[in-house]
Amino acid sequence: MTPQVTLKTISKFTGFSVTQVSRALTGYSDVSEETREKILAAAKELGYYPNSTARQLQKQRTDTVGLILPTHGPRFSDPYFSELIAGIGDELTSYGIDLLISTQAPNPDEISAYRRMVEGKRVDGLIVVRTRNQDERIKYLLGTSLPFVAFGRSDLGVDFNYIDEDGEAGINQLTEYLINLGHRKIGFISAPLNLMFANYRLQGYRNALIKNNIPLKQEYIFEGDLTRKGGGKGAKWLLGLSERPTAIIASNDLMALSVISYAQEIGLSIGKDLSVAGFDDVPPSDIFSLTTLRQPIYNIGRLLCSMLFKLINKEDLDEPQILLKPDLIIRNSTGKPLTQ
Amino acid sequence: MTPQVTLKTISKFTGFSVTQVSRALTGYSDVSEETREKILAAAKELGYYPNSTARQLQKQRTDTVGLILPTHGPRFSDPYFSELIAGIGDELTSYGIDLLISTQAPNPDEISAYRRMVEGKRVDGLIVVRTRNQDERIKYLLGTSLPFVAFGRSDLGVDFNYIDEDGEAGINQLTEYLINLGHRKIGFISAPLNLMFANYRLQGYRNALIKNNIPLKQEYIFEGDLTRKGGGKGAKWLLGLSERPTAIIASNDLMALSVISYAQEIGLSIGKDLSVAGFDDVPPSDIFSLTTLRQPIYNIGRLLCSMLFKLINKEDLDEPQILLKPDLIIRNSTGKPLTQ
DNA sequence: AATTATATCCGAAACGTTTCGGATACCCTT
DNA sequence: AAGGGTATCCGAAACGTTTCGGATATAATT
Repeated sequence: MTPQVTLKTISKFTGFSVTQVSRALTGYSDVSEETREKILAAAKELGYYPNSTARQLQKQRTDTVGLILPTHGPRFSDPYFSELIAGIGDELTSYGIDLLISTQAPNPDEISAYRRMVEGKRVDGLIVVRTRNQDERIKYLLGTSLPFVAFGRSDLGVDFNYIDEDGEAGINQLTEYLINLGHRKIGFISAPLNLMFANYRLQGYRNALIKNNIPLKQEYIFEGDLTRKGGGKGAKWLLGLSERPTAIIASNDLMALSVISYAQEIGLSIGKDLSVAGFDDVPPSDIFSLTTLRQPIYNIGRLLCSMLFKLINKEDLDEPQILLKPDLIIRNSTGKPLTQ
Repeated sequence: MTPQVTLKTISKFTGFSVTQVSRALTGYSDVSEETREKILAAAKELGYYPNSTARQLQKQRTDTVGLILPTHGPRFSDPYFSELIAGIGDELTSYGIDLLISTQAPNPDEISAYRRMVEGKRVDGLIVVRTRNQDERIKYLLGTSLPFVAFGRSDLGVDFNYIDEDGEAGINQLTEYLINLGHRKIGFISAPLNLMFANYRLQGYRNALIKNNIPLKQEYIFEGDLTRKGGGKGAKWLLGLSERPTAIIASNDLMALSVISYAQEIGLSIGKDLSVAGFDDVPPSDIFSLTTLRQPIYNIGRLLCSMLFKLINKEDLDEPQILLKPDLIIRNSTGKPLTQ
């Protein structure tokens, strides 16, 4: 390690006190133009860089925001997170704030990962993603005074700051669209129901059926796991029923793509024999011509950060809770059912 | 903010000195069983959590590793990075180390993002991804004493620690496979040639052709940008040539998928009229039955961290440079060319 | 009984920064 | 010439932790 150049180094070099050096470098008032220049020159010559740890300790502020990614083993390749991180990162960069990421499976240890960040004072704020029913993380954070924002709502009966997409309205619209095409037998592959968004989406499906007087069939609802494999299982189940659905809605694109894959395997023509729709509009979905609901994940990332930044600076939010309506993108994977 | 519980708080509470409290909590020898228990109990009761900033300052170690993602605006949804981050995160978590992420477009400001992390002493080590020709970041890091590992080689004529996939061997094998199927007119959609891996992959393509006495045609090589759009442009170019290729290799799956999409649009049957292959084997590629080269990105992430962790602890690496051979996954997007 | 070893403790300095509360010197009033 | 204002500076404390070098008391040794 090259010995670190500190304020003291510059102080000795220029003859001014550490105080004066600090002030000159941070642009404080109490320093004459002449000495400021001398000090700036010395700093440049010596290659001074402020030690951020020391600064953090003194200012009691880390200029860092935390994000704990809920991963489940090796396969966590939801393109979703790439885009979210890009959005978050870009926005934070514009504020000069860094992002501290930790991965953690949603198990009993999870909260201690949060505690480490929060109570160890590693971050000024936190972003919570993929909210769950009775979300422990949010309960915990509400008990601390650390600013946080969530991507997703929860059912705690307490107010907190979040952004969410209106999955219920989205799926509702999608389901109605399918019904209007003439579908009556519509299967639904859900996300794990402990995730909040899974419930909203399922609710949107239910409401649309009820409103159109189509009886709900429990066997038409399959709880998947958002992965490719889960989608495959759901497809197998639904397409193996004696009263096979003419349309399948999946809670995310990844699963929808699996449905397409499996359906093709067993010789069904997509958009004719079977309509398939998803949720997310991840990059490859357009190639499949998948009908889906688009949510602007990159922008949600940015928005989350701008909210959090305000909270950290104790500013008021004009919109403490934001609900975004996803866009229905109609492509060729859905069509009228064959007359039977 | 609830007032922070510090060592001093516990010190006052128990009557022992701050020194003793610190030692008791970090499991030092110089403290009797009795007082250790008292102190531990007090710490628990008061809800003590060590302030990591203060600890970092004292220990001159941050237990943090940095990663600067080269993003280019909103569309950066390479699933590639999700998986890499998951691998990195999971491995680091097992060491109790955090990941500090910053996004930064590859522009002249890029180096200052690195300087901030390095010279501000924010991290103990750094991971460099997507290495480039004459990579400025690596040049810079070599001049500092900070441990780092790279995902990818560079052409600096200097040794540094990296992991890379052997793109040359991979593409070589793929090209030979196409040649053996009978293809003679093979187009290549490259990645931007300032990226190191783009050159290796291109070289693999060239070598295979030369070895098999197939003349290189400059017009068969198109420099894409790894995005969906770039792939589409490449497809348009190659399939618009008077001597249209019978096979197209793309430098990544995203572009390959675009080729498939465009080819289908103009009525070509994939795997028959046109063979298409990619690189990466990202999640949706199997659905397209895309022939591709698979690299274990998640594991590369883990491996990078285990190397870096050793470097940080000043251990020797048994393998300072690792070259992984990608697996050729043959699917239905490639086949014999039609007899002409 | 004097000496040495051991166990347990603590004060103070250090990490590098910011900032509060003065101090000094100078100039301008009156 | 005495007073007050202003510009410029600095010492010292603080942020919360770790750790070096001793201090004290007790036990073991001769």
